[in-house]
Amino acid sequence: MLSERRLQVLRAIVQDYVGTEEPVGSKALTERHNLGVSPATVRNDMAALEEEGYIAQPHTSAGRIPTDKGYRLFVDKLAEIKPMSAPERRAIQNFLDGAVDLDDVVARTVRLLAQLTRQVAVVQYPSLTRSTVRHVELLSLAPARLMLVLITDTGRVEQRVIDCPAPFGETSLADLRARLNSRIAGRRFRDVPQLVEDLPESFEVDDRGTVSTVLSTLMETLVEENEERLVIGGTANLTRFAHDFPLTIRPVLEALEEQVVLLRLLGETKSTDMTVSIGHENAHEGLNSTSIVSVGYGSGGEAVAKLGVVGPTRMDYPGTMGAVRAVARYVGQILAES
Amino acid sequence: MLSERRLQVLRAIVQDYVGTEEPVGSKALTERHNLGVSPATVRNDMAALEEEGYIAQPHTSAGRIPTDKGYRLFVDKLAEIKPMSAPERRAIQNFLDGAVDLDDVVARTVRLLAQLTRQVAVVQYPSLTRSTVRHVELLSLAPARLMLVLITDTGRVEQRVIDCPAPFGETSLADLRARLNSRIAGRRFRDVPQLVEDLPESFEVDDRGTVSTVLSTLMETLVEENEERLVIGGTANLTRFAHDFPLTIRPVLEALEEQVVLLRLLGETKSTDMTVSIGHENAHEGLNSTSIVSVGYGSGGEAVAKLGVVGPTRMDYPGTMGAVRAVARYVGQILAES
DNA sequence: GCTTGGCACTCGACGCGTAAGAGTGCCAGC
DNA sequence: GCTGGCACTCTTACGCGTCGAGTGCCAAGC
Repeated sequence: MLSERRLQVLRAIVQDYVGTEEPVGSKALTERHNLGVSPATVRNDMAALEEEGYIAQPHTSAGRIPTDKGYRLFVDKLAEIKPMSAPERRAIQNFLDGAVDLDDVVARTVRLLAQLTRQVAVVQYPSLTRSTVRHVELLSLAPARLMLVLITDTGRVEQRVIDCPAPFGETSLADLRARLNSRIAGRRFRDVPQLVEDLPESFEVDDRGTVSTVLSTLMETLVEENEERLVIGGTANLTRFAHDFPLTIRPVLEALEEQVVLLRLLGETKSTDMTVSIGHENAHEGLNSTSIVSVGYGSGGEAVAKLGVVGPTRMDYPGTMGAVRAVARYVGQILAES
Repeated sequence: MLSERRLQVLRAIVQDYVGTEEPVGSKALTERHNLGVSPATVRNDMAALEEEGYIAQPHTSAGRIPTDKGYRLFVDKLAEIKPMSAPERRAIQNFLDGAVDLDDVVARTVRLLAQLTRQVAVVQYPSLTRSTVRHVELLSLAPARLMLVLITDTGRVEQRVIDCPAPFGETSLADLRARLNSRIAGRRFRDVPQLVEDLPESFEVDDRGTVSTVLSTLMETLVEENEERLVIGGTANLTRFAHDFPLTIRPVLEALEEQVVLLRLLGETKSTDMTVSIGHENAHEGLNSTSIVSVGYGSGGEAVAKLGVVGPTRMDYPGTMGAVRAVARYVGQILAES
């Protein structure tokens, strides 16, 4: 177990390193934080911290920098989430209140997060499986061609064109539309399959093929994978810390374009808790020198999707966590209102 | 006027510089291209080309590199668009054929363009004003709350929630829906305003307020500005040429996130012609060392939106132009089919 | 008059050795 | 257990000489 002072030394190292982006030495530490001890003592503590793997030196005679393990301890035990100031909160609310539709909410959120944290922001569209159906609309495009439109409680709209196995009359169409809505409107997506299971049977034999096709298209639309779109912003912020990582920026950009990778990272926990994933804790190799701060957000108490930021492991964790939490809360409010 | 050989020298300089990314000297030129003259002669030609502003040297005693003016001449007079090979064309078609909806088409297009050109790809969503209405749907969410869904011939769907000034009955709703569709289905967006101008008058006094609100929301939805969304991909390719421009990558990323800027750049010409904008020809300062190759695409003969790539001025123009043109053609086909 | 070979010159890239400086580890004393 | 002192290590910066690519110019040749 580390003594209280050694933890303070670790905290000071993290804070200074995040601020200066340079390895921090014992002398500088005692000057900038009044630890009440001399540099020599701090050196002893540093040696112990290094022994335990919390800090490391880039080369023999340089200052120390925190390791992933060091950041982990800092985040878990030493840091407190920094709340947003009142003006900041007002700015967030004002900015998000101007949104006109879901796309706009997401677009604004991503901009906001990127600006507040000065890092790369990632926002996942509200997931369908945890949402409810507001309405299903069926339109006839041609005798054997339909369009299915699905509207969710979060304001999202999905549409699919369906080629029917046989022509489908207007009366049958109206019938199907009405029955479908009466069964699933207001219900959760995940409950839909069993609610419509027996629907084809109640139609004329000629129409059953089309009804089945419509239903299976509907199911496909519900499948999470297709729906978990992401929006990314603030990639220009990557260049802020690229001067010592001119080579690191590429894998990060590549990873950011691999939506699958990001989704897995965001989706690891399904709760609303804030998650911080540091350096090598990220499964994806390209993100080994970045940290991801993410949190669930949603219109009720329940999370429907995640948002977060991707930045260097050397980031301002308290500030970033505060910004991410605040944005998630306000987005949740906006979604609940609309 | 420049002699034929001098133009050949310029062409050779552009080709070599694009290939090697290094200033090209007179000796190397005569070795790699059989110009039939000695290095000394080439030097004279180079001096003339430099005098005219087509090439420049980074410092005394280095090879020459093309200037923006040099690239301009190359693109206008010396280069021929390089057609895609048959296997490449097949690959493009296969890749795009797998798309399930408009979002998917756009997403795939952007990936494809980025891969083919190894540069940053930009694809604009089909613009509404040049599209036609396939269907308008009105749904009742609550007694005084409607949802308007607009479906375009390119498969795009837009929705808006409308708060009505007064409750609106189901019969009135069905009436409005039917009349609206009979008037504007199949018509161009730009013609819609005058087609529905007198619609409120034909409704009961109590309902007119709501009808007007619905119509004005519909108009808003048609306004181009809201609709010109862009999708960007392949930003990781920026790092390929960042080694000598570690400082240039940031303004480019910033410009790419400023959709307004990009839209203006793409939108300068409204035709289907291929446009190449080189270096300082770009109004936006951050893009002064990049070139933009763009072209209109659309489901018939008419362009409904643009797509293109952003890369260093030192790019393979013939190849890039070939890829952009080919992709635009195939996307147009896909849109026409669906 | 255009082309060519020769030649002196310029200037960045590279390698190397030195000096400076920051920071450490260890030890003896309090 | 803390502190000051000291020798040691290693990186970084700087200066300097060399090397080589490439140029511009000039006089000679076709």
